[in-house]
Amino acid sequence: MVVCPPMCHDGQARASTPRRRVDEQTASTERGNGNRKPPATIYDIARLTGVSASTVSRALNKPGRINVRTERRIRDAAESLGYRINPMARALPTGRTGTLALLVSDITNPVYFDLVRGAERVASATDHTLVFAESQESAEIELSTAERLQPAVDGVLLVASRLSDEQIFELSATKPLVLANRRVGEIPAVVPDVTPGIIEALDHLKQLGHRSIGYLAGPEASWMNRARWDALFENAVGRGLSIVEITAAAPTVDGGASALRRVVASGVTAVITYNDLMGLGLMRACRAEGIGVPERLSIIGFDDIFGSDLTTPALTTIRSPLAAIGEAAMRRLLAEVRDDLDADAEPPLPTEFVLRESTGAPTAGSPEA
Amino acid sequence: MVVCPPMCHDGQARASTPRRRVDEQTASTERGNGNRKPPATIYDIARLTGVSASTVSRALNKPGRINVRTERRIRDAAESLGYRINPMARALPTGRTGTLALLVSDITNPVYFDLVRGAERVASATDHTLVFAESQESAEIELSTAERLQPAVDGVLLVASRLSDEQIFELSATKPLVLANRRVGEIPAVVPDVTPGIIEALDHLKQLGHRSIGYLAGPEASWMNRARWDALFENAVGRGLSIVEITAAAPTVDGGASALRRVVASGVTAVITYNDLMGLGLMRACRAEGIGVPERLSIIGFDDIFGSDLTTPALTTIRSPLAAIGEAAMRRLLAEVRDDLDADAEPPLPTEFVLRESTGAPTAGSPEA
DNA sequence: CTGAAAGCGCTTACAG
DNA sequence: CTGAAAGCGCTTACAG
Repeated sequence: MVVCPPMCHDGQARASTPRRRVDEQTASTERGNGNRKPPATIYDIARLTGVSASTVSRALNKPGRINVRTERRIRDAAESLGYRINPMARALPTGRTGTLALLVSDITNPVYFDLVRGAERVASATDHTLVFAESQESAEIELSTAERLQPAVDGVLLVASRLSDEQIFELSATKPLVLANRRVGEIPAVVPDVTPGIIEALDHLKQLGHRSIGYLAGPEASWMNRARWDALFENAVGRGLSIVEITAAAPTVDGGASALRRVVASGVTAVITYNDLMGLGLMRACRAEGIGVPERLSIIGFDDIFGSDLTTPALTTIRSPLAAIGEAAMRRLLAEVRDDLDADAEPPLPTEFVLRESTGAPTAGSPEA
Repeated sequence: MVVCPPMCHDGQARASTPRRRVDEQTASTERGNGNRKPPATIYDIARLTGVSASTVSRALNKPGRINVRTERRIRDAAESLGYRINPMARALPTGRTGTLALLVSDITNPVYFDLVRGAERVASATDHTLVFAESQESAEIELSTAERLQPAVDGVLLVASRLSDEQIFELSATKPLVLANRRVGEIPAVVPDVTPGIIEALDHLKQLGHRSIGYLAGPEASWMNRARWDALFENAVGRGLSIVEITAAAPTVDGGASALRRVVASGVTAVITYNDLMGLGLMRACRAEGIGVPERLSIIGFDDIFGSDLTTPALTTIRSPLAAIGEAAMRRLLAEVRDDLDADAEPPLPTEFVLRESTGAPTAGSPEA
């Protein structure tokens, strides 16, 4: 075991730090971290430039508030030392961590890709770090994860939260919190307007001659599922279309596939699915069963995820502005964090009907014909 | 403007903190954060239980090292105060942040989904927080992001890094760093073994009667692209198959689609693509051009991403054990962070051939026939 | 414009 | 088993 002599790292004692990190000796005898030089601090810069740490701090944080030449020297010294501020040390006195959390129910659900990317974009554009976790569709995991993350971040963004209203209220009492794809009381939320896309989809189906439509439902606990069903119901009835809600085991490809029998039994000629995953699954099951799409069954998905235009037939769908939702939600969260009372009102986020190949005129009979 | 009277938050002065946070008065007059109660600290627990903060710290961190009844009382008090440790405050004396960074080139690339999920799983299983960012296929962004993140994390995992070997060495001199899907010198890395899947694919094609195979290449800067080509080259030649590398504009669906003309011109009867995205794009272009898959062109993708089994025909592919790579890489990173010299050797991560519908016997002529 | 000092919320060697 | 004290690397009100 190599023992490090007392002064091997730092011959000059620091101005006001007579004792160095307690475990330094042992740490330096180990491999990985031991070989790495400890990062420079503002005290190193102070020593190098002959000013106080306070001045270094000011020079680096409030440009223009100190002597321009001193600032120059300090910046040069910082540069030459490869100085990077220690975010934890800054967070302590300021209470600001510079990081934001994003919680989704399922990382591998393609719906979130663009949303996450949108959020990440505005986070890094504003020099924030994004912390990222998934709840695996479990409210319990969602809650414990949010609680675990909260102390380390300035605010959290909950996407399609499965928590109860009360749990969400409690979380938002601790730190700034924003919701995406869900609405709870007055808590800041960013949700798309599902109606435009739904109206277009309904008009399209009606025009093709469909009279009886099914909605393959999403999770009970999903606010968005409710919102979609409500908009569908309301607008179908007004158009003289009959609409029926069909339950599915899960909002996944397999969940959609396994719902085919119930869809067929319902006698509808067209079905709108809670999301594209289910629509894709339904299509796959139709193919396996020899049910032609769209000849015998028209299918419309929701979201327009990656892959929905790659199938045969390509999936007709109602697109959600996912990236825009992610961006808007993140901006909203930043406004909350900054206590920015009059954040710019965000523009509405309408859904949009995307016509592809999985819809067509109904044949005379129902799908089992 | 509502001004908060001096003692409105905290009537009892703290044992050893005569002065409270400097900006408290102003902060408390604002909205958002102003309404939130400041989180409890170990001093609150100490006061409540009549012990010192040191004892509270020990009780919470080294169970069993203090009086069992005292520990109980402290835990109860912590619970009743809703205490959560402040990770920034802990990080300062210990130098451990409890967070790990994950950098990918493109968040929306489905290849990373399972890898990211695997990494997230082991991070949260070991009570670590995952910080997440994308470099948008730019080495410059990758570098600045890594540098920005480093001070805030205990280690970073670079997935399919586009940096130069030197840049990677430099980064790893600062903090623990692990590579996934790339190898650079002795830097800890987790890469799959591409050979088994490639051999199976080649044998399959040979058996079908193909003699001339194309490889639709990925990005120049991609280590994995090189690895795949090398394994392909080596094993094709040994089997008496001719193989040719065909360049593509980008490793995306569109990049694959726009390469069709070059593929056709090459005269190969089967093509293996750098990734599934390109395979999917190529298939889409074939459909648009009326080129039958697999009758006139066999296509094999790489990775087995979401959606590759949803197309018609379903894409035959070489699967990478993405989730396992993410998990292994994260475990490796944790071992680095802990200076764990003898981390368990991870098992090999072989690729695997997945036969679906996009491969078949070649017709007499080449695809343009 | 600049410095000395106190404090952010923890941890831990040291000394009972 | 427990406490007093010092320190982690910053920020900022206060006083020149």
